[in-house]
Amino acid sequence: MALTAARESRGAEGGGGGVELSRGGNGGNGEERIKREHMFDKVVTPSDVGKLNRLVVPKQFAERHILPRLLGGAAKAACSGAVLRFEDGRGGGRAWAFRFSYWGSSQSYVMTKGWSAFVRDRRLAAGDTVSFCRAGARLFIDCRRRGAGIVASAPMTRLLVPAIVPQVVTLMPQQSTSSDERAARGRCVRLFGVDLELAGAEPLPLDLQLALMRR
Amino acid sequence: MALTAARESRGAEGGGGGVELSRGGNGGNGEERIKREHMFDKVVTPSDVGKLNRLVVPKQFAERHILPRLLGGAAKAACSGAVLRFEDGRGGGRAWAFRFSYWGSSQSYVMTKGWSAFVRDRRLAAGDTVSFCRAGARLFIDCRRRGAGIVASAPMTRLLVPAIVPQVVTLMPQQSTSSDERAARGRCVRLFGVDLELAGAEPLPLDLQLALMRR
DNA sequence: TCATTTACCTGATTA
DNA sequence: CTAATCAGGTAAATG
Repeated sequence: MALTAARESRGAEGGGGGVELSRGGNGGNGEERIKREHMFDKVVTPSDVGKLNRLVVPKQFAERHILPRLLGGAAKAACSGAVLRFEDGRGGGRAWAFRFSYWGSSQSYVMTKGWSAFVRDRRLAAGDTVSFCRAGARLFIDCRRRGAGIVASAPMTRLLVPAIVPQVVTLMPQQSTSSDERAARGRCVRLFGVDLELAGAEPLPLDLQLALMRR
Repeated sequence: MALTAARESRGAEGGGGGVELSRGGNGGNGEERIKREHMFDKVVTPSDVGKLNRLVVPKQFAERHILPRLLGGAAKAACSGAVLRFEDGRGGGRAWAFRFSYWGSSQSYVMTKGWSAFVRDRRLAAGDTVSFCRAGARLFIDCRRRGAGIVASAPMTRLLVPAIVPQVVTLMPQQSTSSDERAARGRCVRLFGVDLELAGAEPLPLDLQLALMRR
């Protein structure tokens, strides 16, 4: 429980639709509370977290949630080069700025500059989900690990220790967690950003481990 | 002497600080003599001679030698787009125009438009040195093949001593050949702007050559 | 359409 | 360690 409480500031991770801000102690008036509305999620691809330094934003999401916020819904061209600022959904005051562009050659919307910093900082891996939401004029970004998993004899040279705990903590009973939650959770550990079930536990084949490790 | 005279037009190549133009026989009046001052050299990288069609001008060189000539040393931004005209250092009246720009995103100065023509014409290859000098208001460009060798343990990857030797080359016997191929000529080679006497002249070991080539 | 030019961006390396 | 630099890229604009 203590743990759960301590994790609260991250509680909004994965931002479900409508988590309230300022979820401090005061259950008081709802007036100055601003709802954090979910905009969209994307399960990131290997390219999204690879060396291309860009996140392809599904067109539907971009046109529905981002374009309207830019220049009053101006043309695609006008939106190229916009810089969007997203606060870290875990709180803490950190924020991320991403350049949002439209690549005409591929008719796709992308987050470019700034994206790779987020990927690194959050240890985002293919299969994880990145989640965007909004509270009034403020934008938020968060991510959650892909739930899945297998085992791990964890020979991880690059073990990203911090990543492990949050997930385990997530398994803790907690209130108000977002609904779009991760898959089955049971005993699991995380390896390279991938959650692994420990159930019947067989060692992960080395080649798979390596494949998972490659950024 | 005739040879020396023949070299005159190129004599200033690599321009030491203050090689005189029109250094005929007359020790006469120094009035119309204009010194050709060396500005800077750069050992070109594969990118500089590749398909990127641009020469990255080391910031130090740009700010010291080029910016002051533009707009009275105006701001970086103001210098973007300037076109600089460089006469061919070998003489012959040919000249090259390069667009000189500042790329704010990478904080680097570049020669763009016109540069690739020079690369092609002079068959510039990675490891060669391009040399810029000036005589009054006139700018000159020249290049020299990546030379082979040294004996010295040359720890100085950034040694800029063009002032020393250019004269040496000037002294070398040669007819007015097209010149740019004077790799090791006589017992003197030039390495990165520094001419080195090759007394017992042996080829530089390849690994040392490579090590030296890396900027 | 395709080749060239411009203007971006970033990671590795260095000071 | 941090910050600056620049070699090597990319996408977009241009013609």
